[in-house]
Amino acid sequence: MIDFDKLDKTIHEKGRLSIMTMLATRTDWKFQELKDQLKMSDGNLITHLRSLQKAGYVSTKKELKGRKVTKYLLTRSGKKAFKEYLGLLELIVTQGSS
Amino acid sequence: MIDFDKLDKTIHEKGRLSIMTMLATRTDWKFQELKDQLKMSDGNLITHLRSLQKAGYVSTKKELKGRKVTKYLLTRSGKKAFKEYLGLLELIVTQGSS
DNA sequence: TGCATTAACTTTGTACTGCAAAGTTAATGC
DNA sequence: GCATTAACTTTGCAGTACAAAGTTAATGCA
Repeated sequence: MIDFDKLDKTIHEKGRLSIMTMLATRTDWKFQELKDQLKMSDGNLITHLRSLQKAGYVSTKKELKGRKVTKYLLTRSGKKAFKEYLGLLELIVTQGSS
Repeated sequence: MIDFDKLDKTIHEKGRLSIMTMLATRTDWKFQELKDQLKMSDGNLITHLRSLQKAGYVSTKKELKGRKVTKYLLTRSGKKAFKEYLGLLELIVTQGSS
């Protein structure tokens, strides 16, 4: 039996799951890019990003030159947590379609 | 880009996801069995089962003889919805680990 | 120099939902 | 008749997603 308690609640939410999935595909994403792709209000987006930062999964990189721009990226522990989360998803997929 | 809007909210919740996964592995489960396996309070369990029934994903089968026992099982549309949900999970796993 | 614009926030309010605990109902077995 | 058990219902709380509106600071242009 799969241990559903291990399912990371911070990641397992539609909004944050979509953010994590995007961050996993590229080294970094600008706030505006995330907003455009995910079609979230900026209030909602930043709140999710904050939760992920608070969990230590996401960090930021500010550009000093040019327009004010914030880039978001996965931390090492964010990558690890996401990998574990995906491991559980795989189990569910395997179990569920057997 | 994965369409996260398609992610079925009724299924994508820890409690109900665990129920659906269990129901997918066997033809039916008794209320007590689900409760024991998932370690939920019965109030919580029944609420999730009600949501799943309301969505048309789960139906019940009562035993007429012997002690009062209710069995829960996936409906055809429940199976279909779960299959689609798992399809999306697979996409996430593939995309996320690339 | 000043003004409009834009990015990246913060704050506020609402509506929903997971969850536990306690109470209810009906049937069984002693 | 009484205790026990399954399967609920009800209630209440706390947490959270989300939108909308307001804030701040920096840029680019007139």
